[in-house]
Amino acid sequence: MTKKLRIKDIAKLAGVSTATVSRVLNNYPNVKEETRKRVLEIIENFGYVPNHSARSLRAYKTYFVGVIIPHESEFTFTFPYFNIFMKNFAHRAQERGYHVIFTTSEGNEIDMYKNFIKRRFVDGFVILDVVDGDERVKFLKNQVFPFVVIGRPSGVEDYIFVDTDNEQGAYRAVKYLLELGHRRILFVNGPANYSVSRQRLKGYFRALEEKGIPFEQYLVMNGDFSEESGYKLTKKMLEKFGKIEAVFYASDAMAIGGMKAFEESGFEVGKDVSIVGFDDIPMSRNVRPSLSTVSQPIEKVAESAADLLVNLIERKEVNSIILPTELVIRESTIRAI
Amino acid sequence: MTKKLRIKDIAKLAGVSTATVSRVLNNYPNVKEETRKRVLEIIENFGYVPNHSARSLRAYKTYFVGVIIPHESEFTFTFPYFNIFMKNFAHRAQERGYHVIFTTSEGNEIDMYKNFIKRRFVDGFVILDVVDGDERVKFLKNQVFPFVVIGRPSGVEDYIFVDTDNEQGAYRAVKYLLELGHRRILFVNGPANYSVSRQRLKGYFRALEEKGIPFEQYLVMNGDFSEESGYKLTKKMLEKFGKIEAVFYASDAMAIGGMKAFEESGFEVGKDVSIVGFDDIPMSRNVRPSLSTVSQPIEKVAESAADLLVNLIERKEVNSIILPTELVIRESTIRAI
DNA sequence: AATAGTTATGTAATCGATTTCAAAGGGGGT
DNA sequence: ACCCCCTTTGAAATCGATTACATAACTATT
Repeated sequence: MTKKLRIKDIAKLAGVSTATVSRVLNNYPNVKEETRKRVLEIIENFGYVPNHSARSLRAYKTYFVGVIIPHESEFTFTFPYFNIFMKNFAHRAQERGYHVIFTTSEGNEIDMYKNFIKRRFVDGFVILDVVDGDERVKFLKNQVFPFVVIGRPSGVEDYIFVDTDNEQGAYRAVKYLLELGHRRILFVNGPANYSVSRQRLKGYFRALEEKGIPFEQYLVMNGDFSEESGYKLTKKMLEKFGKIEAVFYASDAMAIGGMKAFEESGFEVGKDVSIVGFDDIPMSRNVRPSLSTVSQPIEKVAESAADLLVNLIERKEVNSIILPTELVIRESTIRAI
Repeated sequence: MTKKLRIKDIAKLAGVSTATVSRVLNNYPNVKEETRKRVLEIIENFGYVPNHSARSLRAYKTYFVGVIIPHESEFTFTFPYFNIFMKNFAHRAQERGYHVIFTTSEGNEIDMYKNFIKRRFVDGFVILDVVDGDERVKFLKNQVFPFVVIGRPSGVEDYIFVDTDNEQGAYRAVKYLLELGHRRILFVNGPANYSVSRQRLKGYFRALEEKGIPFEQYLVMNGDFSEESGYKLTKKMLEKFGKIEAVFYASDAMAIGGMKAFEESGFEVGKDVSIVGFDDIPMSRNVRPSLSTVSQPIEKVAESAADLLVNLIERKEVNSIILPTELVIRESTIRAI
């Protein structure tokens, strides 16, 4: 039914040159209103849309942006909102005329980025799951290729990012535990080289400081955001300390792992011990007791990232964004006795 | 540092024509071994990769495949393995030389597909979250455009799909409940117009029939796979029946919603009542009691889908695939008293 | 040695848009 | 009527690959 139409065909039908049709397609101002109307009508009637490859080739623009994640990464767990992020990011990008190329990389990630750039697959990238001194950030910075970082790694400078206020989130969580009357608050943080870990540690520190409670290094440990690591570290702490008042976990997954450990040792979470997580994953509402946690506005993060990236590509003004987090109080926390 | 290289540059460096370089790039057999080697070496040394748009334009192939999901769809919940699917699908596709364009659609989905085809964005599609008589399937069938369906809708014919054995899965779950000694088994199915719902109903029916238990329409109801619908329908059933022996839910999410309802009404799941879910989402391991459920090999589904789609695009032989499910027994089921 | 048949390579056309450059058309000022 | 300037338009070059077609080089056959 639909024979493929070329710009030439539209030009002929409208009685103009291909140049004029192109000008109409790209909203150039220097086309007579009457001509524009006529061309648009033909385009509409015949349902013409320009061939994407031809356009990219000539205009040096692909209207694609890339999301590359390492295939091995247990991303799914360390960033459980991944699908919500993708959905909202893709949606906003699409509203702005861009589509998302999603892929996984194996082995040398940087090669993948190089390849994408050389082939001219995309006009820009989003970088997720970022660590301090991230190689990808350094590389793209060096290539002067547009990209937006989700998170705020140190060890690299001058990049555009979208982040949630991790410090503030941790601060609130710990402050809340202190207000409940707990004094010795353990902190199961994420990997030490993650920027989020550093930020959350800062928040933990600030809350303690504010209450005049001395910071003790041995109360802080590093997991990998996974449930298993939460379980293991909690087990270890229980062996070491015997009794525990309160724990702040840097992810809900770790907190849930911790709950299991407490349960196994005969402690009742939300009664004998208070725990707070981070992320507000759907599961946190469904565990028993339900988990008090720090909630992040993922949809907003995703949309902002798309907006910033497109602006960057189109050389508009851009400023990094830090979005607020929110403390959600559920059943896993209780006033100290 | 890296000046953009064109095929012309490589040709000049290797002392051959662009045609020969192209032949080497595309693994044509009719190139002298010696020449091939020389060209490959130059390509390697200079890190040349062909421009993607130029190649697509001329060769009429994009090496992209599309995944389009409705933005409104609570996909995340009805198909909780979405991220695992995406990861594995993208990975396998990439191994076969293809990349994934991911986007969401709003309003008229078919328009999105039309647009993608006309613009020549992609060489093929994966269709997820499919219903009986699915319009997308009909449309793509009609356009003779390559696509693979995840699931097995009726009301359309002759398409390539990857599916899990839903009937078998439901059959096993219900058979297991019967073996535990339960007689009146309620079934909270998915939406009636979903193909999976039909298949699972068949399995439910077959298990009852085998044991000579008459099928009762009023024991079957339709939710929408979401936790909330599981909760609501369970509440309703409790009002209607007072006491319930066993429930088979067509999704873990609904089962978890159901658990809440039982809990609220003072029934202990895994003691007073047996329930089985479907999907084996991560959460099913973490609820208390942990959920007995039917597990699906999502990674395999994703990989197979990628393989089939690429084969289809490359006009190799393809056959639809049905992958087996597995019953996972946990704590939410107990022998009838 | 002549002829036919392969194999290997090059020349030039082509894919379908955008963009450069030149020129036509139209209006206003003198 | 003439000149200038601005708006509008078209012809042709261009982006960087693939490919149809032509031809050169080499082998094998008689």
